[in-house]
Amino acid sequence: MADVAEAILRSSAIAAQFGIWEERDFDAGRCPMRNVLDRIGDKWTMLVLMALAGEPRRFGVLLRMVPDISKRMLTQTLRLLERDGLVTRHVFATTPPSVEYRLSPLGLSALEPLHALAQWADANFATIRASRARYDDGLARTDP
Amino acid sequence: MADVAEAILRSSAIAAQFGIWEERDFDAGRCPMRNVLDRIGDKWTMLVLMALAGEPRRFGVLLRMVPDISKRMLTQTLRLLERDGLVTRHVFATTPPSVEYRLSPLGLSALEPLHALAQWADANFATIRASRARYDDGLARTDP
DNA sequence: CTCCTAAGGTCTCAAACTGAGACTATTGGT
DNA sequence: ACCAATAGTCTCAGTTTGAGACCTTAGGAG
Repeated sequence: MADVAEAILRSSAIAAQFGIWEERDFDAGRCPMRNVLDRIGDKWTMLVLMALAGEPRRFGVLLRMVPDISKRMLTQTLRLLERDGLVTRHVFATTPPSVEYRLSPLGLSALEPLHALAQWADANFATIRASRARYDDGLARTDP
Repeated sequence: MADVAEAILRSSAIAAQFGIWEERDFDAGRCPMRNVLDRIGDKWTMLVLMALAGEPRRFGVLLRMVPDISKRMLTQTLRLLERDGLVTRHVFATTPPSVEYRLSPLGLSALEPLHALAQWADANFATIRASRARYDDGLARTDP
């Protein structure tokens, strides 16, 4: 299929980009990969961004939407997203005050690559599960 | 710009997908998001996949390429990628034996969304850094 | 002989991070 | 006087990670 050829082309594009990053030296403050991917590629950030995709959400709603996240980590994730300018925070003076989080234009722009990743995950989940099962079987067999 | 309109469309697409995932219940074994994104979205996996983009690499080369990764985490990351079928491992009977890792077709197919993400990171790094600086200033000012 | 080196790991221990859940503040309702 | 609701914060225990010592195997140097 043409897919493979395309993948190889992409592959060299990525390799080239990696090379550029390498040259710029990987100093933690200067490398986009370490700064940006480390942040959005952590355990909860993608999930939170996706939970905010449809509409603004309140803290408590996010807490219920994102599976197994703790208050502590939700707070921290939202603070970092706010700091990076992907999310804005709005307090409403109700009692008790409620707080709404929404994606900024920058956050919105992050959805495109995230969506691509999510689709890939969805499309390949079955294959990956099968591979895991095969691998685990193989390991089990070499053991006794 | 049309970008915003597109982003909003994407936004609802993602929201819809999130909804589907929610319905399928978030049981850890069944949800593609938690299974796939949690894995490739961890601290090192993306970096390792990108390091493998251009050509197969040996363990030691990867260790030098991926900044600050430890042997321990490189081994673990590669094992998990192998288990998931994104990477294959080839041992050469030299002395001492050398080991080469290469992307499988599945791993190759993951490069596309990863590349999109990397480009996003690269394109928005400056903006994000500026936002961080602004945020940190603001916090510093409210403090004393 | 004996020692040194190479590659690709594993193992141990300390340090860093995370999760569970108790606790806080504010105010309207009963 | 007391309870409920929201959005956190705080503490402590448990988990994960990082740094670096150690292991294996065979060829080459001395």
